[in-house]
Amino acid sequence: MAQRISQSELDIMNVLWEKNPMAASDVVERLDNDKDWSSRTVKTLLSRLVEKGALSTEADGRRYLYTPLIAKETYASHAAKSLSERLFGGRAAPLVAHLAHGDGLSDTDIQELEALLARLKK
Amino acid sequence: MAQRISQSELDIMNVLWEKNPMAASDVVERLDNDKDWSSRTVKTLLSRLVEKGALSTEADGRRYLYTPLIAKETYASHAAKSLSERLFGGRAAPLVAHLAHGDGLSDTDIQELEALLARLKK
DNA sequence: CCTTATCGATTACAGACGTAATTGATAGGG
DNA sequence: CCCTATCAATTACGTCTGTAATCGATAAGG
Repeated sequence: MAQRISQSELDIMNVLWEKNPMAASDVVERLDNDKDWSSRTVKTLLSRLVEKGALSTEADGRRYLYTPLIAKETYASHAAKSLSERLFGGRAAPLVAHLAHGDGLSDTDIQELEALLARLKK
Repeated sequence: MAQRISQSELDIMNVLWEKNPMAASDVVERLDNDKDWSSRTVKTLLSRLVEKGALSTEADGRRYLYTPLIAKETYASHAAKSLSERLFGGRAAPLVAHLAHGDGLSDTDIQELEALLARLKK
């Protein structure tokens, strides 16, 4: 389960994680600024995500409303862990170090991280 | 440049990041425990990486020696940043939080991170 | 009612990817 | 010198991905 979600598919998931359920046309509209995709393309991506079990559909008249079946948190955990495993044998620190390299970390991030670490130490 | 490196290709890169230059047969041998790939497959992946400009070759008799052209650090930074961008608008803290979730962070990691943060704050 | 805009379903198609086999050259062992 | 093991190069082929177009049903507007 929790199949592989491709790059473009992830863009769709991000829209639906922000707000759901949504109809295909709403997703198209939401992406219109960022992506230069035809509505057909968005429909295709939605269908593939349904096939993969990443989205559920609910009929609403003659259209569908889409809702994520995978939480963003679940996906993020999985992706972050998989990346750190593939690159650093699962250790997280080097990954964060690389985020830091090149403005990856804002002051806010640093503060959030300190808070996070404080919590983890308890 | 710094083309997209696929999952399987990344396994090859990891071997060469550990030690280089190496001949194809050495890479095959190094992977033999972990991966159930035929030597043909490894050769193909090496060729594709050369095509993509991720590896350089150097003739050694009738075989080639392969060396990474992209540093692991560069790749890791890029990958980590891209992930955090795609998921959290570039903020790093949520990513680390997700690594923490589910034993992603060892005590050692936490200490390393604290040291890192201390350095960043200066 | 008939036309049109729209929906989901089906089909398309090139390039990337995973996983290899075949081919032609050649070095090294007998 | 010739056979065999090995190398790089070339070719293969099914699946996934990005990016759509076409088709058939239908709701909504006139």
